[in-house]
Amino acid sequence: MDALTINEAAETSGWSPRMLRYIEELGLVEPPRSSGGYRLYGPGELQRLRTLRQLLDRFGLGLGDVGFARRMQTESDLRTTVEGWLRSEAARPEHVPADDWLAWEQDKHERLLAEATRRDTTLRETR
Amino acid sequence: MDALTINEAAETSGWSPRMLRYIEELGLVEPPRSSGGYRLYGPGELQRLRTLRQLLDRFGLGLGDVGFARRMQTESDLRTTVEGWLRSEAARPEHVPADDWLAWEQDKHERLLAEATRRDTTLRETR
DNA sequence: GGAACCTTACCACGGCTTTGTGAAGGTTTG
DNA sequence: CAAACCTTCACAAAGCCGTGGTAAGGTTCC
Repeated sequence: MDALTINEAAETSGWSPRMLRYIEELGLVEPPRSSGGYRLYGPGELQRLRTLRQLLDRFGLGLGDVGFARRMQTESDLRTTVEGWLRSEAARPEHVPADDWLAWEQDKHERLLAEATRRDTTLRETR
Repeated sequence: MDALTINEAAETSGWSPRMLRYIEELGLVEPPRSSGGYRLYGPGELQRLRTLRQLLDRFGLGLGDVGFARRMQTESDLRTTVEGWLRSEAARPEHVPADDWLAWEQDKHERLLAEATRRDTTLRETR
């Protein structure tokens, strides 16, 4: 039993118990549960909680921002569409009819997705 | 003069003048200015405004979300740190000492930044 | 020059997010 | 088995976000 229950985890991580539950609700840190339903925070979860706090402080983010970043990683159509929109900031295509643009981006996304799926395998970043 | 002033742009884009200023404040659509300081919305800006609305509606986002996505594209240290944190969600490195992880990510960032700076001669002074 | 437009800078409000607290009840463990 | 912990749920306060309005003043253009 080297796992901490929620109040212990709260003390060593700097978050309140309430916030630990909220963070779980956002899908940011989801500890496993005991057979009776208790949250069990292991070293990995505790570390993620501490670095999460540093991340937020250092860049002035909110939990919602990290949640959104997570959506961007998860929902590839979201990511490609948002990135497409941002890219149009610098070089915008005058020749694409206004109401077609989003549809066009989506088509592009589907092409990309089909391609990615076909070649499958991990798209993990190299580092 | 094929550029619209803010009220005209508001009418054809569906945003209120107030929101157009707000959107500019978030760095999402920044029209050029006339010599007297009037915002001038060209076809490109108008298109971006319309697609922005579609983007928000389709994925249920807020303007703040898109602003954050933009920061992620702009600030490479933000991006790498957030992505690093998210990556630790699935496979967390038990072997990395807790307090070293963020520092490690930051070091990585500084290496990247140094590289970028070295090859970009026109950056303003850092302080 | 004057009408009609634009600028920035505030204050304000309704709604959603964040966070706390308490109630009612189940789990762990000495 | 009892003390101390945990669970979920709900209510509530504080704060932020999106949005409107208005005031004081500058720009455009007929």
